[in-house]
Amino acid sequence: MICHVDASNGIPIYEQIVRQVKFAIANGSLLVGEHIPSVREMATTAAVNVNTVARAYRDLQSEGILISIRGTGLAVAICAVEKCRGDRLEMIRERLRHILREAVQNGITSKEVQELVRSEWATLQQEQPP
Amino acid sequence: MICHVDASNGIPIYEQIVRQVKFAIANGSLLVGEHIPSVREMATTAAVNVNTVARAYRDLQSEGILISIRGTGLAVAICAVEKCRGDRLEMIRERLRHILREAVQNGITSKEVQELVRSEWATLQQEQPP
Amino acid sequence: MICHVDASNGIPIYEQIVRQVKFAIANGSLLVGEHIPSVREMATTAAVNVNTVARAYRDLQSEGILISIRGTGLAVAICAVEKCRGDRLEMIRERLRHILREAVQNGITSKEVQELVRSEWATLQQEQPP
Amino acid sequence: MICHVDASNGIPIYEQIVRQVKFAIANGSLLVGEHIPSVREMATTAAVNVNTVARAYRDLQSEGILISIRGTGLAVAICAVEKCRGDRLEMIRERLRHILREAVQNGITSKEVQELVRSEWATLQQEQPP
DNA sequence: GTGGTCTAGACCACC
DNA sequence: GTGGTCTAGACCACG
Repeated sequence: MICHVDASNGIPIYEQIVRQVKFAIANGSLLVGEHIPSVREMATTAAVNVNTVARAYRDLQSEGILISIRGTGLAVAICAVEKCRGDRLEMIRERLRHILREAVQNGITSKEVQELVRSEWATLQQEQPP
Repeated sequence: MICHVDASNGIPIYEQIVRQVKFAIANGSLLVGEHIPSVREMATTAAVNVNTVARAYRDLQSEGILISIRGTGLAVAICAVEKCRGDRLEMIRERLRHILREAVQNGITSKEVQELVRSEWATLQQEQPP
Repeated sequence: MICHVDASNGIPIYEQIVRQVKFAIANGSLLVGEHIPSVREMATTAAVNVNTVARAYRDLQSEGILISIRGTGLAVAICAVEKCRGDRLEMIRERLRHILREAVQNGITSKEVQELVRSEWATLQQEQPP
Repeated sequence: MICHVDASNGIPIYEQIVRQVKFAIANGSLLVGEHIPSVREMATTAAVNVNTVARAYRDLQSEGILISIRGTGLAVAICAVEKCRGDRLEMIRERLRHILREAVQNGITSKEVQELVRSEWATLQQEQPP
């Protein structure tokens, strides 16, 4: 698993990592067991500071997503899949709500928003054709 | 014009003010001329510190949205309306793009996104049916 | 006498007026007697606030350049010509010194400065061919 | 790098810092990379408040001269050297123009100006002959 | 009255 | 450790 962080988008790097790990678990690209890359490895592949990765993993542990196995590293908890899959849309929804609230408070119409979503979505699809 | 700031949503207060002023100009609720509330007035109505408002106004000046008339206050620049109107959807789009990118990179389907937008939008409409 | 003020160059308007009056007296375009335009007239021709002109005239009085004649307005003091003529170059020199100091402190060479002065002077000559 | 600010020369301290940083980059005494002193350090050596330095650095960021590396400090942008070097004489020229314009508008001759520059320059050279 | 500058000190997020 | 934000209060310049 490789995280792609964007250091200049305002979102804390550790949080970007946390979210991407959650998505990976929900997707099944990170399986229950010991598959999670070590702090150093993740730091290298994502080109960020080790402390930053450590911080992300710490948060994931306190959420019960990851569990520490002595001397072996961190593993995806058994209950993690269910939890992450449930949070999957919730994480997006949470942020979406803030934006839409700003829009509606400033007189943007429903039509304009739908058009925005449609055009942006189309652009992104082309960006990385799976 | 009254700004509604939310000190706990992570976005700096001065930036919230900047955005709301831009929206107000785009909407026409803030007209070209000398209509912009003084820093002290805005600070009072928004219940924030004077310096915070001053910071927002300063940023707006460096963007060319406001111009300072010595000893008189701040005026909406003539070119501001055009600029703000152009930025209106852009400001929303900018943030929308980040979210959608995260969604698409993590395997959310187009259908799911549309449903999210629809349901959230409906919720917000009810929130403040003016 | 008409003052040309530039509201956007950082120098206080009242100070621009003070300086231009002094230059006018030194040049002889403002003669000893009652020739100085009234506050209102000056404010109109220069398109500035009357208070601003009043402030400038007040400063000129306290320097002894202008004297108040009851019911008639302000007149150029007899000693003013001599004083203004003496200050003529001094006013320029004062500001020149600050710039040159910054230049020399930052490693600009004598040659570069002379070239700057030469080219700028040439540009200005063309700007308003007397 | 140590900034020498003069709190009593009318130019805002933060602007003095901005200009001196630009000169330092143009001179090469501030190299691309992470060499820029921290706000706290600069505040100490220049004997000004931390916020004042922060304000200067913020302006430099919005000009693209500095870039913020989260938790690490501020770095000189790669393009900064070119920009600062280009601005080097421009910053002097900008102020010089205002003075010369005043001079020419008030009948100072080319000869007088050159003599002023020459004598002031000579004086300054002696001031700090290192 | 207006905005602009500066200081002081607090708290937070990040690495 | 770093910068960023916010508050509070003071003083000044300008109109």
